[in-house]
Amino acid sequence: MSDIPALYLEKFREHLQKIIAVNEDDFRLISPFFTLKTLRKKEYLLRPPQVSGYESYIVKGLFQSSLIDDSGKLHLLYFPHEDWWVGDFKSFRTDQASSMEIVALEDAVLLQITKASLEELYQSLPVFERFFRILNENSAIALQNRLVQHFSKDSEKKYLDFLKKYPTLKNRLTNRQIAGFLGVTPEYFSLMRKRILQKDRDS
Amino acid sequence: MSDIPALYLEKFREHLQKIIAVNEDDFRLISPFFTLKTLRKKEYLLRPPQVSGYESYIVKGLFQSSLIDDSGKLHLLYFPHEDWWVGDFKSFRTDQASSMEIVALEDAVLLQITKASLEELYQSLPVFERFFRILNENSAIALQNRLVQHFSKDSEKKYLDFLKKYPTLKNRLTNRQIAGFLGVTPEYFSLMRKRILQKDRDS
DNA sequence: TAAATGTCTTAACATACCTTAAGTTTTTCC
DNA sequence: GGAAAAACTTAAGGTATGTTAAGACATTTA
Repeated sequence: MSDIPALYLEKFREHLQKIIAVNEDDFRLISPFFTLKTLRKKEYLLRPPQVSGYESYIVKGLFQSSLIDDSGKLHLLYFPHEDWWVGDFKSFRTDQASSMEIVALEDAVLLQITKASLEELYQSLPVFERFFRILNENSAIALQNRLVQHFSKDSEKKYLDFLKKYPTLKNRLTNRQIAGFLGVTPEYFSLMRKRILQKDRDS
Repeated sequence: MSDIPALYLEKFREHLQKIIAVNEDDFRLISPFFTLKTLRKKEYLLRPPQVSGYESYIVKGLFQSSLIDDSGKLHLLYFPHEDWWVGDFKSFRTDQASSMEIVALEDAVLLQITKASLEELYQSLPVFERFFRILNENSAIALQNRLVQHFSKDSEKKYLDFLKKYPTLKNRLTNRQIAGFLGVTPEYFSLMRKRILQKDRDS
């Protein structure tokens, strides 16, 4: 009954199997809970003060997730892309207005599940609790690392780390976006890159 | 068979029940998986490069968790205390050397579970997966908030937020420790507090 | 209770990063 | 293909925070 292309389903299944055991019967049970969603570049997946109604697995595409602080300023958190999940887990869980803005930087394809469906899925397949337990654990670990990296403040080093960690992302993003991720202004980022080039030439 | 005082168990049960439904039979099954641990002020619960063998529920006490970055510098992440869990989930899950240092700032009482016991508990009581899924979700949300707070940089505001969020903690910590949490030097923190006092006097 | 150790304050100077603004280049879109 | 919009660069001046150092105060330990 699902209108999701087989290729996408296959990819999704492989993703699940990296974390939990899913046999064919299980998967036939799982897949109808998900729906296909496509987004064009520059379209918003979520925008305050919407409530995040879905958790979304990214089949294809690149996003930018930013949180808005009390004074209305946007802070770029990450660039979710292929084989990640994207969403605002806080808003999703509490049904409260999100303060997260998620925008597609490239045309994208998602597999989405609603809260009601997810609760139903937890009932029929408890191993899914395990799946999201582990996923959340990974999120927390990643956030912890990001926090520490941000504490050890030396933007130049942070940039080099970024290049090492996401080598392919560099070509999919503008300098302005990378600056936002690092937490510096585009102007300062430009200066920094110049400095790095200079150093490279000297050595 | 458990040597854990009834009062502690009762507290733990209330904690669990805030998140999942646990009846008396369930709880009788759960409690033998946990062991009691006491620590004196200044003792270490975890110290690199140990592997974190336990997840620990804090019945009583106050800790300081810091992560060590690549260059060996310590960054203060949080002050786990009563009714929180403390540990290094990364090391606990991967069995790898921890880069987290957890020290008791006050005499403490913990209920601990090993990885093997926790896996066993997941088998016999799947709702425990749910419990830790939600716990991890909370961690991720808290870390995300902390990250944004750290981005919106204005240490003075961060300090006022800290006081509002953890009003009781102020008296249990030294200024040096609070400075570490905010990510500023003790010297600058001192200056900042002077400035705040001045402002209060003016208004 | 004294000595030792750690914490807090103050101040002078250093630095990483921001702000604004203007000019140039690149990308988007009709 | 050309106009409009967005991104990038450079530079001058400003601010938040770090560093070092020294003295006062507080807490722990012998």
